Amino acid sequence: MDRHDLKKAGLKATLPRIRILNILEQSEKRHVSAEDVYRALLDAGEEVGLATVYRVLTQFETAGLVERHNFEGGQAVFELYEGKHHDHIVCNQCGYIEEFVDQTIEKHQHTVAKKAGFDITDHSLIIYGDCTRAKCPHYEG
Amino acid sequence: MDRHDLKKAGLKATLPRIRILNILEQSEKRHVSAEDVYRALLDAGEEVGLATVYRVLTQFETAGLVERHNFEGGQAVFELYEGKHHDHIVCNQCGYIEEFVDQTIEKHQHTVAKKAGFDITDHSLIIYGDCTRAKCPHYEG
DNA sequence: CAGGTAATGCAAAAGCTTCTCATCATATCG
DNA sequence: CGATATGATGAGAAGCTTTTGCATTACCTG
Repeated sequence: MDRHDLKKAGLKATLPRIRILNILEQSEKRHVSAEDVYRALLDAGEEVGLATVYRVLTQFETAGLVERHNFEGGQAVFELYEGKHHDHIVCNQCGYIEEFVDQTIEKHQHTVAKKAGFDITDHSLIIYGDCTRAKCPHYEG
Repeated sequence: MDRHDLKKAGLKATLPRIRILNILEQSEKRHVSAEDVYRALLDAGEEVGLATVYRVLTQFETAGLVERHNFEGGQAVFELYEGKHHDHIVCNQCGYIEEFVDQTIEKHQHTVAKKAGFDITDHSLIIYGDCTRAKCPHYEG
């Protein structure tokens, strides 16, 4: 992703936008909050205002470059959108996030919506649980 | 629900708690925000602080009397818990909410969690769409 | 009904996000 | 390639929802 992709998305290729795009691509965590992005920029010695981070992430969302998710905890997180829809399973203990797709669930959501008389536009499915990774602070493997 | 149910839930039967319980039961809308509850109390001429409404709703949630949902829009909504789990389908246009349960979806969530190595504790499934009720401001029946 | 403990109300604060507005960078056109 | 108009940025203030601190008040027990 570079200034080209920004223009294709209808956005001027400004320095802050390019930097934020880079952060999103290079981040170790795939799902980051606006604050995470802001800190990463500071750590990289790049001066970008927090307000700009929020603005740009919202523009990216509108342009379809990123997705915003509202997991529990009040803070929105963003991830690069790479063309393939997926849902999330989140660890209550360590915040670890895994992505998944289940075709049966997807199909049944459409059935449910139709039955209820809704034209489905979107959905949000988040499973919460305790992961069993050795890294997890709660895991007593 | 009355003072008895509060005590069973381990909560002192105070006036504010009883009043809030009443609001939740008598509300036309099943899903209400803290602000909604606060306004309803004021409209009923009952003086309860907003902070108390937030505190009590959180206690009710902990006690299992209500469920909290974070739909889009940033404001949490609460509904009385009546023993039966369900998910929600929300109209983008008018905010109308319908409840549903789909056993296949429920089952597959557990499968997904197991495959990912998670002990599932909870989940949040919200379908967004446009409803086709005559009341809906967007509906062009 | 008196006393201890817990709940309330108010106001202040906290956390996240958006807005305002003066300044600055970008794309365009000459 | 440089001037210009347009749109983006930064800093701080403001907005909204929710939480907290603390003095006062209400509830339950005996």
